[in-house]
Amino acid sequence: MAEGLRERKKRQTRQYISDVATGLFLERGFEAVTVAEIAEAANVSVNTVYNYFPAKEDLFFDRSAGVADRLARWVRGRDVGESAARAVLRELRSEVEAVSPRVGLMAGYDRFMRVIHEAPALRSRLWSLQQETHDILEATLREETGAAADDPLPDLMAGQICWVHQAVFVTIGREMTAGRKPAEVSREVLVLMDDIEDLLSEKVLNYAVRGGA
Amino acid sequence: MAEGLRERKKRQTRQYISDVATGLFLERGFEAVTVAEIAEAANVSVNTVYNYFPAKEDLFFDRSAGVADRLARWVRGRDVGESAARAVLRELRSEVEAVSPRVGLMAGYDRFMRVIHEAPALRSRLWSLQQETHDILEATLREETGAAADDPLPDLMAGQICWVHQAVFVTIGREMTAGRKPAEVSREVLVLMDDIEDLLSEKVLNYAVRGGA
DNA sequence: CTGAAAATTTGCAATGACCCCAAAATTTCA
DNA sequence: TGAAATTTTGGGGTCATTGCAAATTTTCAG
Repeated sequence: MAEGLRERKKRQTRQYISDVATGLFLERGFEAVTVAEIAEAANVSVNTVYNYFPAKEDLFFDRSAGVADRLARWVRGRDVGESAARAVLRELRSEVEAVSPRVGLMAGYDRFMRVIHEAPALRSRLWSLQQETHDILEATLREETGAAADDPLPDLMAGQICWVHQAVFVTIGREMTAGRKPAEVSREVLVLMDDIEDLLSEKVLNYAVRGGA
Repeated sequence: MAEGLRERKKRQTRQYISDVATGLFLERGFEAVTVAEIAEAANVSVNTVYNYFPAKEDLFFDRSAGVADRLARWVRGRDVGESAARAVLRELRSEVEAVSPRVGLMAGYDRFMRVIHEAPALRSRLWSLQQETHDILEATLREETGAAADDPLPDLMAGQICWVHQAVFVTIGREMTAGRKPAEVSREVLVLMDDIEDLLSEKVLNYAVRGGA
């Protein structure tokens, strides 16, 4: 009994509510499903739903936890002699080349995107995630480079790197929504990434190079 | 009677409601003011408010109409031999140097920013505006360069240019909120803009150069 | 100037997200 | 096993937003 029954039950309940909700959303759209319906379908009271999730949108993005610090993790894990931007490009290419569901290259992702596209509340939540990604990345760059608190570069660099990430994701989302096959989109996005890298200046591509071991 | 009494009255009513609302928001914050209060303060029914404004946020951003196509206008108006990005940098520098209220360099802008900062609904509306700015700019770049519909460059270039714009605005917002004087912020942002230009690649800086007359 | 047509404003009633509180059910642990 | 801690629930609001039909105002032809 490394963990009480209570903890386990809570996790289960939370997961179940989120799953039920996501299912309903994918089926009928975000706005068409009320929280009351979700609660009923999950055999739980509305108040319990709000007990676990601060807002309706959180029911949809529950799975996406940990996405916000992905860029920062990639940067922290960059190779010796590799810059922040190049690490992100490398990891991103690797995911895209592998046709990874982590970057949306999977059957059914179009439905996911469509639900988001049709619900302003979800789109705005995505922007929040982008913002969070930026802030975490900026903080990471500050730590990694030891930049002064008033140095504007980490902010700017985080902006450029997030832009790369965003451009890739938006394209994947658009193409998948257009009904393309994951493998097709993968190939196309790899080409796009070359264009993107071409648009980055040397300053960006060489920022925060990890010193030799 | 180039215009009926009815039209004039409608415009006045709309303006009055928006003014009253903005005043209340600046005084007490966006969420603390209810639409019912606004309606009452404007001697109008709640339904009339919704008759003019689709949502509460629109009451706050009513003045900001026409901001979304500013970048596109600057690009369209670029000089012969000047690229899109350079035109935006030039216009932006000019506004900042002039300590123009159009870019938030004015006393009282901090209060405006604070209201936005504290209301998620307003922040999300700002992101919408950014998105709109991007889309308009992308369309403009497509027209101006005659790029093919499947050419990804206008999208990417619009992204880079919007990033410049956004970086400048975020900085102005942050510094003004921190209580700095407009003139001070102006000087600081001009320095920042040099950093920003330094981070742009030649490809970006030379995209969509206007051909000779 | 006048009365009906057109447009606007308003009142009323709902819906749905979300919050607060106190009672009821469940789990923990001495 | 029973009191303490924690969760769940029910009931009762607030507020944004919408739909609808009645009431009011404005326009305009005659």
